[in-house]
Amino acid sequence: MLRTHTCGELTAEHVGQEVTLCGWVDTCRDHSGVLFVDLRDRHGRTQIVFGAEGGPESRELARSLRSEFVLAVTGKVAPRPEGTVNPKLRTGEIEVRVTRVEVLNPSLTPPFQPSQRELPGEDLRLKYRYLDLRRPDMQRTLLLRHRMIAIMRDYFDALGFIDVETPILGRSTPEGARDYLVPSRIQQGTFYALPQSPQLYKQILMIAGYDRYVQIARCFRDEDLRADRQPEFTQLDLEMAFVEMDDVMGVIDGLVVRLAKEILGLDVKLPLPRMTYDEAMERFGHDAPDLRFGMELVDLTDLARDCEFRVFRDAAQGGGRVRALNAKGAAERYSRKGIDELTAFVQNDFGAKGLIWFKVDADGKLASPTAKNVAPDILAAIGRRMDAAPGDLLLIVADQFEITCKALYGLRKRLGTELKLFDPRQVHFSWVVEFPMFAWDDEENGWSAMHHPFTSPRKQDREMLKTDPGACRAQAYDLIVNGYEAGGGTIRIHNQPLQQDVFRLLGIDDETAKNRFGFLLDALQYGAPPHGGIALGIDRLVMIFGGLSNIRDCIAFPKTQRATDVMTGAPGEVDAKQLRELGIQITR
RNA sequence: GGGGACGUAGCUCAAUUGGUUAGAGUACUGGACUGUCGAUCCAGUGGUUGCGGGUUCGAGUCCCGUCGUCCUCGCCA
Repeated sequence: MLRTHTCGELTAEHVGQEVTLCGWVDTCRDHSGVLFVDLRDRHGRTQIVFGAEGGPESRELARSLRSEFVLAVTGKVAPRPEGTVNPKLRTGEIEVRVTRVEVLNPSLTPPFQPSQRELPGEDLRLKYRYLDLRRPDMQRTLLLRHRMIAIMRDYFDALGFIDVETPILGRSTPEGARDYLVPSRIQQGTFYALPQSPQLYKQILMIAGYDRYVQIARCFRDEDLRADRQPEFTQLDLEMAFVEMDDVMGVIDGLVVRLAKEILGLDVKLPLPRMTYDEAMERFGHDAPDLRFGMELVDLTDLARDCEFRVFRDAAQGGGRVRALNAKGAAERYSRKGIDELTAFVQNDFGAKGLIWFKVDADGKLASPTAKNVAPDILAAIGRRMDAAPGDLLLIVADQFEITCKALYGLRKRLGTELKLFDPRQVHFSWVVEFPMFAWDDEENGWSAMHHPFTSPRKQDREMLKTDPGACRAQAYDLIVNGYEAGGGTIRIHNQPLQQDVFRLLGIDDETAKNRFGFLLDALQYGAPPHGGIALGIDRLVMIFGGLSNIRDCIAFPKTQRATDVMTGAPGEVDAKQLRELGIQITR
C-alpha cells in the first residue's frame, strides 16, 4: 500500500504517529510561510501542513500543487494549535505536518471542481463523470446503494434464496416494452434481445426445483426516458415455489422493514397499508398513489347527472364521470392566472376537456364564473360532499373515467408538491393488489396483459376468463413508495392449459405461442410447482432512500434522455467490417 | 412522435426587455501574506452569446431552422 491511513480516519488518538496519506488536492491555502492543503479521498478530508518540518524544497513543491493533483504525503500527525480546530471536519482536531511529499500524478485544470458549491450542468457532469463521482454527494449515494444491495443479499441468503445468473443474450418476446436487439453473427439475420426482465428464466428455475431464487438483475427496455426511468436498470428479482401472494409480500415486508431500519433508522409498522387497484383508482386516480398526503378524489357524478350545467350533465349521462379534489386553503394561492395554468396542464398533458373550479368564500358558498350555471342546492351538495370550508379551492374534471383519473392524479401530484402537503424526507410504503388481468387495447382492438402474460388470475375469477376478461383480477401486487412503483410481482400460471387460454385471449395464436414460448408451455407440463415472485426497482429505491428526485444521480454511469452516454459516446457508429460480418446494411 | 424550459468567460449566473466597448462571483495566471479551512488582499488573462440563416440603421435579446441538456404527454407486458 502506498498509504498507511485514509483521509477520513485520523483523529486525536493518532497524534504523534508518522503516517502516509494518498489523495487528491481539494483546496490550497498559501500563507507564504505556511501552506495548507486539504487532501481528499472518498473517506474524507485531512488538512496537511507544509511548514518548517519539510524544509524549503517541499514548500517549493507545495506551491506548485494545483486542484486534483494526486499526492502521497508523509508526516507526523499533530494536534492543531489552540483555536484552529475545525469542528466541521471529522479529522478537524489534527493535521499532518508534511516531511515528504510526492506528486503521484498532476492534473489538468478541471472543468469544474468536485468541491465547488454550484453544481455544474448535468451534461458537463456526465461528460466528466470521474470528476463528478469524486463529489461527496455522489460518493454518499453510491455508498448508500452498496449498503442497500448488501442488505438485500444478506437478507435473502439468510432466508435460503439462491442467487442464479440468467442470460443477457435472450430471445425477443412479443408484447411488453421495445427490445434492445443484438445481431447474431453466426446466424445472420437473427437477433438476440437483451432481457426486459429475467421473467421466464426464473419461472424455469422454479420448475427446475430451485424453490427460492434471487438475483440482482440488469434489465433493458428501449422506451423513452424519464426522471425515474433509464433504458438499462437494475432489479432485485426473486421467485419462490409453493407460495401464495401473502408469502411473497411477506418476504418483501421483512426486507422493507430491515432496509428502513438500517438505512433510514425508521420503524416501519407491519402490515403495510394495502388497497386494491380499483380502490386506488377511485381514491387517487392512479395505481401508484402517493400516500404521504390526503387530498383524495371525490366522486360527484350522481350530483352532476341531473344538473342543468351541461358540462356536468353530459359527462355524467354520457358514461363519463365528474370527479373532484379539494385543495384545502389553496384559494388564495391560485389566482385566476394560476388556475388557467392548471387548466392548460390538464388539457395539454392529459387530454381533459377542461377544468371547473370553485373557490369557497367566507360564507362557505362556492364561487366562480361557473357558479351561476349550477343550481344552488347542487352547489351546496357539492360543497358538503367535498367538505368545503372557506378558503378552499375545489377542482373538478368532467370527462371519461380514464381522463378524470389522469387529470386529477396529475393535479393531486402537482398540488401536493406546490402546496407542500408532505414532508419530503418521509418514506411511505404500501401495497396495491388485485390488478385487472387485462386492459382493452384500442389500437390492437384486443386485450393486452396488464402485468405480463404469465400472471395467474384469482382462483375465483378463472371462469370469467371466457365470459368477462375485463372483470378478471390478477394475483398481482405492486410495492408503492412515495407515489413510485418500486416493484411489482404476481403469482404465475403453473398449468399449461390455463397458460394457453391466456395466450389465446391475448391474441397470441397457438403457433406463435409455440414459437415464442414453446419451451415454457413444454416445461409447464413436466411438473411445474405453483410459484410466484416479484421484482423491485433498485435504482428507484436508492433514489427514494437517498432523497433524490432523479434516477441518474444514483447510477454511476447513466444515460441521458436521448439514451446516450456523453462520456463514452455510446451509442456510436461501427466499422463497415463489423456490419459486413453481421450481414447488416444501414439504409438510412 | 407532441408540449414546455434552458443554452452568454473553464464553471455558476447577470445584461434595465432591440441600443455605445457583453458584466459579476468563482476558477485560472502572477504577486503579497506564518494558522488558514468557502482564507484574505492586489493585479491580470479569459467571449464565434450552442450552430446556421433571416428581420433591422443596430440582435445575447425578435423570427425560422438545427444541435444539445432537462421536465412532461404518448410509450414503459
